[in-house]
Amino acid sequence: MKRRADFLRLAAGRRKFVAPGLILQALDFKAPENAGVRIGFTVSRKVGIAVARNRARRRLKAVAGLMASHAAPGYDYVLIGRGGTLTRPFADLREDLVTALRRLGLYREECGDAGMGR
RNA sequence: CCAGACGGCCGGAUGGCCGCCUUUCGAGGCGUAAGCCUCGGGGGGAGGAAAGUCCGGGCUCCACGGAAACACGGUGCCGGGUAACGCCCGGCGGGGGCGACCCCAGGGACAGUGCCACAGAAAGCAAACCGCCGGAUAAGACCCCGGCAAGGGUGAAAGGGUGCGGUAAGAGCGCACCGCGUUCCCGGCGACGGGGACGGCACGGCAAACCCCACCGGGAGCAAGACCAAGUAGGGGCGGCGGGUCCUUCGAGGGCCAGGCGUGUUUUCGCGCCGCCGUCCGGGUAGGUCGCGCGAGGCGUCCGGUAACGGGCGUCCCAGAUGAAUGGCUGUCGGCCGCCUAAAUGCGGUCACAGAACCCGGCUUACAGGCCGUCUGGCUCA
Repeated sequence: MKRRADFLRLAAGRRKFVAPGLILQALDFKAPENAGVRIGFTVSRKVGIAVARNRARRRLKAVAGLMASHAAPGYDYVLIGRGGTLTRPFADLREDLVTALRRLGLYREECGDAGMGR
């Protein structure tokens, strides 16, 4: 997801979960015929200097790439980096994402070839 | 071997699994085409500071009669380098260090105006607080008259400094050296240096106070700027230009024709739309493409130059993202620190500063650890 307008729409949706390593926002983009998911990433300056922000975003992207097939299709997702994104062990970071999906009721067992956007 | 000075360089290495951006080739699919999509192979993919955004340029747009003047800002010893610079190199002057070497300032104070706090008697024209000396007096007297500026004290700075002579005490009063000023000669492209003669001190400091002089500078920046798409209300102001005719309140306000554009296969014909350009205001837009990387380019080598740097030849093509690729996880090795220890081994911890955003040349600032070279002082051995 690359448009600022999309990010603002998700932020207004108020459906989110805060985990130690990340924050997940989700929103049904109301297009059932398009059965993919779209993912966006946000890392603010609170996390640190540019090098730290880049690393946080890349870890989030890696985690999202592993878990995208478990996300309910037809939704937009935004992963927000926090301070813990840098220091949390990778396995824990992945569990954070699973937990966040479950708590938002959007976790699915492997649902095959769900298209994955960015 | 110890201590130190200067210059240059590196800034983890190597595998595994899974990915990203870009480019190129091949195959397949879609498409009239431009091209797009999928799969596979190959190439490339963060820094020495990419940082701060402090200077200098390229490039783009705007303004402009070549230009000059004024204002404002900047620079300021000399010579050289460079596209240019406030940068770099080599020198000059002052200071520090035994030394290698380091640090500092740099046009003008007889063009003018101004300032010099506190302290001190006195802060720019000379003057005399404590004093010193002589006279007078009975007196080596605190008063009076006269001479002096060496000593003391204040200060960032007190009208040359040191020494000798001289004197009642003193004083460039005289002399020597140093400083200063004028002048001449010599060396140097020059900043400047060396030497001689004369003068006898007259000419204090601050220009990061105003100022004067010389030189440089038009403004804004890649969200520059160009194009496409979408969309708003083909809105309004001003200026210039614009074929005929009619109406007219004499205003390009309106009608018709001509003309232009689009369209129906083409002509006839029909339908629809329309003054043109510039500029400003208002309103709308943050989607895409270009700009966008062959360059004051990298590497090697030779030549010229003390050097900065310049030239010749050969060779290479070497990031191009745009909610923004250049990575995620992990194995082995390595560096550093600590612990048991004499050491090895082992165990634990840790691995700097920091992420391109139009591009170059500099400056400044941050930085774990390490490498190389040249030189200085000291100790020891031969």
